[in-house]
Amino acid sequence: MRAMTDRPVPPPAGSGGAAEQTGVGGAAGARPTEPGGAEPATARGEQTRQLILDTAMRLFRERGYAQTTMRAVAKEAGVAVGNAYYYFSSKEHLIQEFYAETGVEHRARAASVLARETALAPRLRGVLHAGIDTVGPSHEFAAMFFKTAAEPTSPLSPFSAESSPTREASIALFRETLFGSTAKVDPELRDELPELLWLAYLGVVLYWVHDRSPDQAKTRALIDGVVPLIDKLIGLSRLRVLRPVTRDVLGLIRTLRQ
Amino acid sequence: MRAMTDRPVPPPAGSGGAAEQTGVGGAAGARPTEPGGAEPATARGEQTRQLILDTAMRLFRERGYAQTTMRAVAKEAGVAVGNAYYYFSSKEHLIQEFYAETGVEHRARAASVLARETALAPRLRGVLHAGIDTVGPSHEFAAMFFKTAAEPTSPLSPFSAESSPTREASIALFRETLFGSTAKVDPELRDELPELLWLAYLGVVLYWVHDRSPDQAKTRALIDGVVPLIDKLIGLSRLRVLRPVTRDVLGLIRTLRQ
DNA sequence: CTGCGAAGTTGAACGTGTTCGACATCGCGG
DNA sequence: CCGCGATGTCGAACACGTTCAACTTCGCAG
Repeated sequence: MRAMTDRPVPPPAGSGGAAEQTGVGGAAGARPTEPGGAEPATARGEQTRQLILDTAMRLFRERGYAQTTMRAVAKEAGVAVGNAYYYFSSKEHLIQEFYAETGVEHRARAASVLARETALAPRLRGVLHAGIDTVGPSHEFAAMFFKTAAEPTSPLSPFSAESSPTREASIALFRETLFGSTAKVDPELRDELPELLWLAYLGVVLYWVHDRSPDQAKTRALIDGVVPLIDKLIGLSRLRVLRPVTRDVLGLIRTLRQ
Repeated sequence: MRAMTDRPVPPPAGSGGAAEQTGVGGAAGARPTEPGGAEPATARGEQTRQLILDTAMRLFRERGYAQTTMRAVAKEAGVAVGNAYYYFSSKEHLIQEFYAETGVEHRARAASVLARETALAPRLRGVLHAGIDTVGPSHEFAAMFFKTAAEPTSPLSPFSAESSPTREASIALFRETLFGSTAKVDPELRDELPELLWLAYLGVVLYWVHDRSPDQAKTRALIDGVVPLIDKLIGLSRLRVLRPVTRDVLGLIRTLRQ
């Protein structure tokens, strides 16, 4: 772990030799289509990519994100540092996979609740709890994830184009939560609501990240307390007296969406 | 900017010599009370600290946060890198000062509105707009500020103990906004509301950070759209029918506060 | 079989934030 | 006026994320 920057010789002229390498030639400047973070084109590539990803995930969980070095990931996976960057353009991009995996597991956990319940409130409550159940084990290291997520320019931001597939899948889950329920929703609200519910879910996760209570009990309390409110609010939105307000809110939301 | 890591000699045995240094002795292990980021004890110290801070702020605004090197700050200020770390324990801590300065200016800008208006809605609206006015010129570099602010463990988090003075001052501003108004508020809500308004302000800033519209027009729209809603909601909270709901919400909030 | 280009792999080098042990300066009691 | 401890200052050294040009491996067209 020492003497990594101590090197009297300016350019060592050749490359080192670790794994068996005996050939000679080859074209020099050949770069893959996407510079960094490319999908592998061969079976071997896919294997290496998965190996690096699994190793990284394991170390992240074992030591935490900040304590896990790219060098450690590479060493543990038995590859060179540069190789990791061939498949993942940055350390943060390794987390993107975690993000996606989390989404898949969230939907799997939510499925049983959605099959069982028909009323909106218990469905929503179940889906939100399923979300916390899913990310639960990764509480400490998820903080890092949300830190970069808060940065607007980051590709990891939940609002970024790069996160679009994961985001859309998550919104679709809330769409099913709503549309599969017996709840009667104002037609004007109907199309916007899934995204709003997803936004509320983001809020819950944001709270969860800051939640230091044992077993994240407070986040559970937040869900249990907020779901009835949302449920009531959705019901109220159909009242004739509140129509103007509903319309105002919807107009504002449409303006704000970027 | 090159050859910073090229150094054949392992340990140069002595320190370098830049500014006039001619003496000899002195105790070796003397460390200040707080390891990194200590308040200066002498006038000279205060001067150096301010110099470093001003230089850093200038460079942050000129080149942006990420593009501003600690080495650049030190060089521009005419001091050594280590000297900067004597007064500020990290690069991020330099932003803490920006945070505090922003709070002071926010209150100054808000004062005129608070002196003029008596109804809650225009007061709140004015204070929120004043906040965006204050932070407006730093839009790009404020993103970085909010990125670290989202991390729960960061001392820069608005919820952290280290941010307590700035946070309390900000909450006090919203207390004045509310209590100085003619609005009649549910007594139970009265004590909690300033903090809730501050929370709403955080939400506005969070939106602002992501707001890429020219002159942050959408954030302005958000404020103008949300203030009447908050105003109405506060008024409604006094209705007898809604008392149970109000009480539920307050109970939830008290539970969630950490 | 041969060679050639694409895909995959390597590790030294770079730039950056941060640490640390040595040194400098200053005020003050003796 | 001397020395001594607290405060301030220095910059090389360190660890880490990231880049890059060289090199290897592999599949396949000829």
